[in-house]
Amino acid sequence: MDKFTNENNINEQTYKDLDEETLFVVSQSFKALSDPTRIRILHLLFTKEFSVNEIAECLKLRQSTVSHQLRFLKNLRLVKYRREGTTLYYSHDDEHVINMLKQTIEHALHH
Amino acid sequence: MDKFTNENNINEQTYKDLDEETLFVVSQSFKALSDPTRIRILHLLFTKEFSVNEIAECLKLRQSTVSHQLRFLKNLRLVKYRREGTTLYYSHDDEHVINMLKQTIEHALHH
DNA sequence: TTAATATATGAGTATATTATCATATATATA
DNA sequence: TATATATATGATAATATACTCATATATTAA
Repeated sequence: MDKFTNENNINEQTYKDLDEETLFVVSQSFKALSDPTRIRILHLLFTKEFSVNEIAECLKLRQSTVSHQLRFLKNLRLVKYRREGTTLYYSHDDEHVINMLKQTIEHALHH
Repeated sequence: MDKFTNENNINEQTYKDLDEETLFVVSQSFKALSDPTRIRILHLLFTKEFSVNEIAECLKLRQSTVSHQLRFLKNLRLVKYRREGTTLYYSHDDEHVINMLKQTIEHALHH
């Protein structure tokens, strides 16, 4: 087919699907915010940094549960930490994602 | 304990956890956007409405896969449809969520 | 070096999610 | 009414996820 005779191409809509990497990054970002435990952890970190044990205490979660979820969030670079002795203080590290979470919580609270 | 003698309450931080319903609504909203197939469907619907079969064709998905995912999205009121004969045309139905998806795709594409 | 404390990790289990097949339902038309 | 077409649904199987326990690692102080 050439462009002069292919009538079917006139007004043809060619849809450009999302590429695989974008799809992966986007889905992972939202997956991070799709779990109640991770939401609670990130929500706690809205105000200030907390150690792993403090998070566990505040939210009534096992230390290992918190640690596993923090690893998940750290892999996605949604949280970071600083060390002080044996204690690691975690804080949030992605303005875009944190803002989405804040907005959606507000949205949920007022609807 | 009363408020005059409880020294421990001085400067105590009382953290208010998210209530269960908010947690559920927020996690469900993000869960909708955490799956590559649902992202592709919603992304396709950015521009205009599509029938179930058109979505399946465009995205190379089975009709039943599309139908199941549309039900999921419809339950969360993220899509709506109008009927024309036996054909159902689906379109997006939640500006807030769609905007989050658009923003996050942009964010992913430019980083 | 030993003990104490904070955190991370591996394995196992329970549950949730997704895609698929087969089939049911609904609408339009002959 | 019978048929064709579009969509929905139920059951199943494969995979992914989240929590828990037990234990490993890392840091500090005695």
